Amino acid sequence: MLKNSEFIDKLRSSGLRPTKQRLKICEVLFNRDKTFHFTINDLAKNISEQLNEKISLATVYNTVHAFKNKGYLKEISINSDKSYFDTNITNHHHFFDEDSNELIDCDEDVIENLNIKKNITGKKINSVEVLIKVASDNQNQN
Amino acid sequence: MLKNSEFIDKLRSSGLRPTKQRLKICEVLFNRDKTFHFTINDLAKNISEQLNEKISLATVYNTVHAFKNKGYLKEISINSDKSYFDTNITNHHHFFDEDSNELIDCDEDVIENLNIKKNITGKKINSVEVLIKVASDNQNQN
DNA sequence: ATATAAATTATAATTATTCTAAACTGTTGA
DNA sequence: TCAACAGTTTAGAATAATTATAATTTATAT
Repeated sequence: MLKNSEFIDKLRSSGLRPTKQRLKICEVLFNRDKTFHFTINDLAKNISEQLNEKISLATVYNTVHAFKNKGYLKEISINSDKSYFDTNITNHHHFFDEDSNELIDCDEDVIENLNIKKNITGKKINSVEVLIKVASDNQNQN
Repeated sequence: MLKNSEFIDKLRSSGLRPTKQRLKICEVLFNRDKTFHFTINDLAKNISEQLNEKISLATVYNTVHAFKNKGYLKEISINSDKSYFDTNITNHHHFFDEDSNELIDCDEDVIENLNIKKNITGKKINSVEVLIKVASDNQNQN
């Protein structure tokens, strides 16, 4: 459980003003035991459940993007109509449950020896993401 | 270079009527030497360049989804405002060039021994996709 | 040929996201 | 302390991809 002053320091140190909206969003995102996988909509709902004044949707978008750019959030590649974010910024991979549209972290021992042996000339690798799509065993796939 | 009659057979055999729109789309998608990575917009533009009568955008969407459901196309996971599709339906992975928003197939020898050792209980694995995001070496990442 | 189901179409509707411009707030330094 | 300025928030409009609708057209089986 992080203190408010810790969030203030963190934001200031990365050049973001610690506004009350951002502090609230920090609290919702980072005061958790487990990784939080969310869409903007999940986050907005989560905030409004915990708060009587509302935070504008535009601010939620702005803040999530600011946090992503500062490296406090990761965006996860899923071909979907929405973007997914992850509070776990360590190098790790995901299952995506197509039944529930839910992301699940892969434990380290799920993927063995992932090793990229070549790269495109003149480019640097920014990220390597593995996405394992799963669905209920008895589901009709048509 | 596949013949029209081959596309007709293929469509019929999967329960899709071989309409002239679908045949034209088959031609654009599958009469190629190399894998085609595309967005709906890419495809629509490609069609309209080759055709004097137009195919409705709704039909392009319908057809791409039908082909995907029949397994003639793969959808690639990228967090982007658009969906990307691939005519290469074999098991393979991708680079995504963030400078140009372009997908590039990974050769088989790029990723070594990708091995999924565990799965979510009660689910079956539908796909495993690796996406390697790259960008120009000297690019500012903020 | 004709009936029927499937497909196409233009257009409207929906949804996620970004933009805009005005109001507000945090911070700096006189 | 407080004025000024840049950074932030905000509601709502704008944009863009995609899906839905409902009428028309087409493929095919009889």
